[in-house]
Amino acid sequence: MPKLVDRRERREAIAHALWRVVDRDGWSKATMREVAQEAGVSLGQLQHYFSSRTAMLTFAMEFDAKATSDRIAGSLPTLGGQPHPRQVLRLVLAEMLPLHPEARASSRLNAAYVLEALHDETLRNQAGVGLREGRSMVRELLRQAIADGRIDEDRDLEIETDLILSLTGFTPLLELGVIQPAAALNAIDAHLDRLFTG
Amino acid sequence: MPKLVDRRERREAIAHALWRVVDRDGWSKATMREVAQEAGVSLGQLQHYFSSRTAMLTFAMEFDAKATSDRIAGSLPTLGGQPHPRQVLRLVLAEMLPLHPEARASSRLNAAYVLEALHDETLRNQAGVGLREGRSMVRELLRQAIADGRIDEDRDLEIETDLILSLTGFTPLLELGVIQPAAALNAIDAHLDRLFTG
DNA sequence: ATCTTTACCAGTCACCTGTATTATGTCACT
DNA sequence: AGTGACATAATACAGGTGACTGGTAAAGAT
Repeated sequence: MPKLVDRRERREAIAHALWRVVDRDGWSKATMREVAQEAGVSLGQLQHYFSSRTAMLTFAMEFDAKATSDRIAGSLPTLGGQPHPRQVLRLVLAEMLPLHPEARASSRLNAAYVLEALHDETLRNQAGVGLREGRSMVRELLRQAIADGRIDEDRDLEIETDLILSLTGFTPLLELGVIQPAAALNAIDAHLDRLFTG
Repeated sequence: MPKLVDRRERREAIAHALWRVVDRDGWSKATMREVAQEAGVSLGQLQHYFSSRTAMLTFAMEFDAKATSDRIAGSLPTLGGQPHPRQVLRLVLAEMLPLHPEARASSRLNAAYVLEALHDETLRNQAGVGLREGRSMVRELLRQAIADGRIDEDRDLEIETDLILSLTGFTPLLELGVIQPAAALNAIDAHLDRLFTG
């Protein structure tokens, strides 16, 4: 065979190209040919690594989820050794909102994916699992903070979890320029200030 | 000419068909042919009323915006003569979240439209204006409530406005079944309870 | 040296898209 | 009666889509 190639690496390069196309031109422009061109490969080569468009999209979403969690994990050390959960939540939210180029691309990819998932059983389950995992993490963080007395213990865990997640609702406002990034962060800070005691 | 026809009525019937197709099958399936079939008209007839796909989409969005505000206006009397702004906000939010079939269809149409608008200057402006109007209404409601002493006067008007709007972030959680409608309403109530005094 | 597997590519297929064109009614008005 | 604006339909067109084909080349295994 030819110079044996790292399939995983190739696939990730293509997924990254898809990520760029969706960010720049939108989900509907993310065709096999367009992605192939963006990745600098031929259509045939792309099809060699992804047997169908759905397979490519599925892989790209996993790749994107990993990239986002890596970004968060990479920024966590910024907060020091034993970071306050308030700062952790602020960081997570800042990475989920379109506040900088990489987060924006992830946000757009996710939004398009969710929309597509609404009318496709398989995708819906996959997207649902991802969101559920995210919610569980936030919930666990809040549960611990309550146990540690950093949040008033008569706050309802489920409700507070959901309210944190709802802050991602700033996305369309930010994308359309209705509010500025600073305003979103101010609102997030205000909410977190009221949530945590002291 | 033939039986002279109410053009506005025809266009609204088509817009309503588009609305149904997007709700059921997704934005990408909302092609001219599909919408025509759903509306029970021929492709040629659809083209007679909308000279281009963009024109159809633009009209459909205006139609949808009006339908949503009509729904809200229609439910307002439920709250009695001088409704508490807390109840008004609750009602508005309930109509913007996918909590019942009509609101769900509107929500899906809006989401798809925003996504499309990100990469189209004209649409982006149009969508931005709509969102800005919505924000202004919420802001005015809160401003009045502060003036009336129903909200603590040291709350920041802009921040509270944005936090209310962010509650629409429940949409993807609801659509993918991560949370139940009751949970979303509980969270909304908790937020509003803390916002309003007494 | 031959075989088998992997990598890649140009071309083709059937299908679907928005739009444009053409034809044929239908009715009001002069 | 006929003329002209409107309503509706059927069809054609050019472009783009995902998927598939056969073929060529490279390199490890036998």
